[in-house]
This record gives sequence, C-alpha cells and structure tokens, in this order.
Amino acid sequence: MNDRKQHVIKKAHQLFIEKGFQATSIQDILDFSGISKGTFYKYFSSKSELLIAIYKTTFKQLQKERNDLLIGKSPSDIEIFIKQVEMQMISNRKNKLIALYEEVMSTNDADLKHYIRFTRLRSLRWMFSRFIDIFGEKNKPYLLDCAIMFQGIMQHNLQYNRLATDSNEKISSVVRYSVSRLVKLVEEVAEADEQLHPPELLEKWLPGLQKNNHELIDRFYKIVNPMRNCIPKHFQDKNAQEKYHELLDFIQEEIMHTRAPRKFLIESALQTLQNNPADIWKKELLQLNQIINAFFQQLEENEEEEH
Amino acid sequence: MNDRKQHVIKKAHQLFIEKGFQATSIQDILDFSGISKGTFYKYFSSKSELLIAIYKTTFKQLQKERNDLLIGKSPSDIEIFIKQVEMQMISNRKNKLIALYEEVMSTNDADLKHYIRFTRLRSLRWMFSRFIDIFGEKNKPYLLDCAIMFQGIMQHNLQYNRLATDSNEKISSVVRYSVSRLVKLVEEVAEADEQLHPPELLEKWLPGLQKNNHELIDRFYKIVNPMRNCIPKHFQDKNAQEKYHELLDFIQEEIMHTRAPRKFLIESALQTLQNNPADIWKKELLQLNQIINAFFQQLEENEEEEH
DNA sequence: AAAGTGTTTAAACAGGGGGTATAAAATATG
DNA sequence: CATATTTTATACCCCCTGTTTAAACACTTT
Repeated sequence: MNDRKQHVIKKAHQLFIEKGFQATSIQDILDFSGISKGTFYKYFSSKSELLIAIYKTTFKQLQKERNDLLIGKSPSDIEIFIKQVEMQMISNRKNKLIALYEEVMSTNDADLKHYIRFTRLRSLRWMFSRFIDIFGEKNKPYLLDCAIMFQGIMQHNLQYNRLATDSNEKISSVVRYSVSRLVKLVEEVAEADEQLHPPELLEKWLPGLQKNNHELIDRFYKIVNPMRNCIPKHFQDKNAQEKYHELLDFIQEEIMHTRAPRKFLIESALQTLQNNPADIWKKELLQLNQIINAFFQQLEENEEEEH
Repeated sequence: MNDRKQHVIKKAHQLFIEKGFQATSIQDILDFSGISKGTFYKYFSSKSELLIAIYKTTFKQLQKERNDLLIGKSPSDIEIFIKQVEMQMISNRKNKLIALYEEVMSTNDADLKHYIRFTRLRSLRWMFSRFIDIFGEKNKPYLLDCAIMFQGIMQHNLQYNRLATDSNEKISSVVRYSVSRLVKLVEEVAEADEQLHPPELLEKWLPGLQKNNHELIDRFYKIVNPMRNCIPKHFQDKNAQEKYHELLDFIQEEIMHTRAPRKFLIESALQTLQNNPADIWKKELLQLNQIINAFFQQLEENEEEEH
C-alpha cells in the first residue's frame, strides 16, 4: 500500500482517538496530515472508508500478535488465552476501538455498520474456536453462549474498572478475574445443560467465511502450530528438526508477509514436508494445501478487482 | 409540564426510534410534530436537551412500573426481580434506549454524555441494591461486581438473541437464562472470595444521590413496601388493615403523583400511623419522615430554580 | 369590545460539515 | 526536454444546527 496513504491513515487514527470520529472533520485530517482534499478523495471515497482502512490495519496487527503468542504453545493452555485476551484489550483501549465501534453504529452509513457487525462476529467466532481448544469438543454446545457472555463480562468489567482507576496496569487483573469467572461459568452451564444459542448460528451469521483472508490466516496457524509442536517428538536428529522448522517458517513467512508469494517455492516446500521419513502430517498437509490454494485464489480475485 | 411540549417529546421519540438520533434532523421533528422552529427552541435549548427530556419521561414511567411490581411482594423473591428485569428489557427494546445511549456517547455534547453516564450508574446502583435484597448483606462485597457482570451478560445475550431471532417473545427466556447464570455466579464468586470493585465505589461515582428525586422515590418504596407486607401479621381486624393500607396508599399517591403534595395532610397521616396500637414501624416511620422532608426540600429548590 | 400581553409562526441568516469539480502547480517518467 | 500523472487550491453544491426578526395569533384585563 502507498506510503503516503498509510501516513494519512495513521494521522487520521490519531485524530479519531483524540477527538472521536464524528467530531473530526475531513478538514482536520487534511490539515493534520498535510494533504489536500483532492488527494484524500483519491485515496478514500469517504470518511467511512478511511475508518474501515484504519480498522483493517489495526486488526491485521492484532491478528499477527495474537497468533504469534500461540507459536510453540499448546492451544489448550488457558494461560496463552489469557495473554491473548490481555493483548487484545490493551490494543482495544489504546486504539479506542470500542468507542469507535459504538460511534459508528449510530451513523447512517450502512456499509460501515455492516463491516462493524462483521468484525464483532468474527471476534466472537475466534473466541468460540479458542474455547473449543480450551474446554474441549464435549462442551461445544454451550461455548457460543459462553463466548457471548464472556465478551459481555470482559467489556463491562473493563469499562467500570476504567471508571474506578484510570490506569492501564489493572487490565491484567481484570482479565484474570474475568477468565476465572469464565472457567466456572463453562462448568456450570454444561452441568445445567442449558443452551441459549446453538453454535450453528455462527455459520448462519458468517456464511462463506472459510474463503475470507483473515479466516484463512487463522486456520493456517491452527494447523501449522500443532505441526511445529510435534517436530521434536518425531525427529531425534537436531538437523532434521531444524530443517522442518525452517520449512514451516518459510511457508508462513511467504504467505503472511510477502506481497506476491512464490507459489512454486511453497509447493516445493510442502512436497519436502510430505516426504518426511516419519510419514506423519498427512491430514495436516492436505488441509494446508487446501488453505494455500484458497489463499492464492483469493489473491487473484483481489488483483482482478484492482484492474 | 406543557401538553404541547409533551406532544413534541412523544413525536420526537417516535422519530428517534425509527431513524436514530443523529439521523433525525430538527426539521424532521418540526414537520412531524407540527410546530415551528421558534417554538422548538423555546421548549428545548437544543436537540440534546430534547433527548434528555425523552429519557426523563421514559425513566419515570419505568421506575413507576418497576416499583409497582414490588408492592405486596417480598424484595428477596427472585421471581419479582426477574419480572422487573424483563419489564425493563422490553421497555429498553421498545424505546431503543440502548441504541440511543450508545449513539449519544459519540456526540460532543458533554452534558448529554454526563447525563447518560449518570443514568447508567443509577441503573447499576438499583441492581446492586436489589442484589442485596436477594442475596443478602453477607454477599455485599461481591455484589457490585455481580451487578456489573450481570448487566454485561444480559446485554450481550439479548443483543445476539435479537440477531438470531428477531422476535420479542424470547426476551423472557433470555432473562431467565441470564438470571440462572447470575445465581451461580454469586455463589461462585463469594466462594472464591474474589473482588474486583469494592461496593464503596458506587458512592464515589454517585455522590449525594440521597438527595436526588428518583433515588428518594426508590428509597420510599423500599420502606413502604415492607410496611404494607406486615400489616396482616400485626392487625387481625379487617377494618384496621384496610385503614393502614389506605393511609399508606394516600401518602404514596400524594408524594408520587401530585404536583403539589399537601404537606400537613401527609404529616397527619404519618401521625395516625405512628399511633397504631401494635406500636410497630417506629424505625420505618422515622426514615419515612426523613425522606418526605428531603422530598419537600427538593421541591422548594426546584421552585426557586423556575423563578 | 378594545388594548395589551405573551406565544407561535415563517422566513431569512450565519457558520460549518461532507462531497464534487476543475484549473493550476508540482512531480515523475520516457 | 516533453509528456503524463499526481497533487494542490479553490470554488461550489446541498444539508445540518442554531439565531434572529417581524408579523400573526390567542388570551386576559379593563
């Protein structure tokens, strides 16, 4: 993306954090970022679209950090989840995302509203899938409810905590407190066998999300991380271990952070992984292949849009 | 209050419900309620103040209904609490209060924001005091946290429930589900002995609320209702029972719904209550006297403001 | 019934916002 | 150097909130 455009996004975000979305006029943004009105409307078709661009960049950042916390760790480890939530809450507060969400819901802009709704549902879906990691498939019927309630608990606890003590240091303890409640809540609701929202609703709310970019990245991590974790178990040779780590690193780096990933190199790496002497990862590599294909397909579609 | 003004408030609320606060222009309100701009600005100094007027009337209504549900019932009965919450949630949805709250928080109007914050804290305080009724003084240290979390749980459950099924019929089951979780939550958090927010915070957040009108009315009910409930126990004579009910009814009616309550009549009624042969209600009547005095004092202050 | 009082109306006005169009200036590309 | 593209500055449109003003209206007092 254009450097200058990125600069405008940054400056505008700064203004939105300080003054709010509505209270910041386009003129303010022009003055603060030192561009002209013409350029602004060349980059963004409206103020709303600028806001969406801000969301997208901050979300990308958050997603990367969130997934990096999982590398080499067990997805069922609740301490990792706590770290992830904590990181997310700090990011939310720093970027005033919640306030901006709420502000947006009161605009007339249907697209913007739709995007926010989508974002929140995606966040809910992430939490749901993490809950399955942590609390197991057997609790699945209750975990959508738990995700909904946990988000409510977190949000309200943080909100009033902010009113009580205006420091950011306490976020950690609020998260720990809320997660403690969550653990008992899951137990309790499974015991009582009460369900308010069946998890199938998520697919109704987010149809065709499998093809979405962010979703693909999350699924990618979900497969690659366990593969990483079981390398030491299957290969005693230090060199072999390093080799497979390098291969996975390479694929991840190429997919995540390269504008134009080199398809053949990735395929070659996948082939090498497949030929491992321990003959493991058959299922994983199949899924990985699917994801990477979907990823390239999506990349092509994006290019078509640009021309 | 002026009939015409009340009419404008009603029509404007209707528009706000349909289109939202920001999306409704003052011109829309003028057209829809059939008044001119001059009149509008005679009634309300701004659109924000009109919104506050809307809040005040709907809150008054809600408070009345909420307290009426308690008459003759035990405050510790959780079924009554469920009915109260249900009623509140239906009112919230019908009047789109939550959406309007959120919308307002994104305006620049400091007064409006302040008022909303005050309203939410008052609602939290009400819930906290009801929790003490229900779960007992012994759980008090944890009940502010529980009130905060319960509000979060309620709000999120309702929000997603609305997304799933667009009907209002389900509100009842969502409330029941949420209250079930609440009961276990209180148990659990008391057992674990974990506290996030000490209840004293409420007094810091809502200083001098004892003098506030709404608060006085709530405290009034809190004292009168138990008095009502113990009439049959202390007086066997049907006539005596009816007499004391009538006296309490009279005071309540005079305080609640009369523009200019007749002070001497109320004092006389209080005196008669005090002379009851069973010689009960000493403490209650003392408190009642305090409240009524505060009430009249506030009434005088309001009159001074008007002149 | 007439005069005087306050209330309501209609209309014009100011100031500011988002978004569009266009001609001139600056910058990049061959 | 010449051409093509991007960027700028500015004027313009329409809509919004909030103020002001003079005229029309209603209602009380005499």
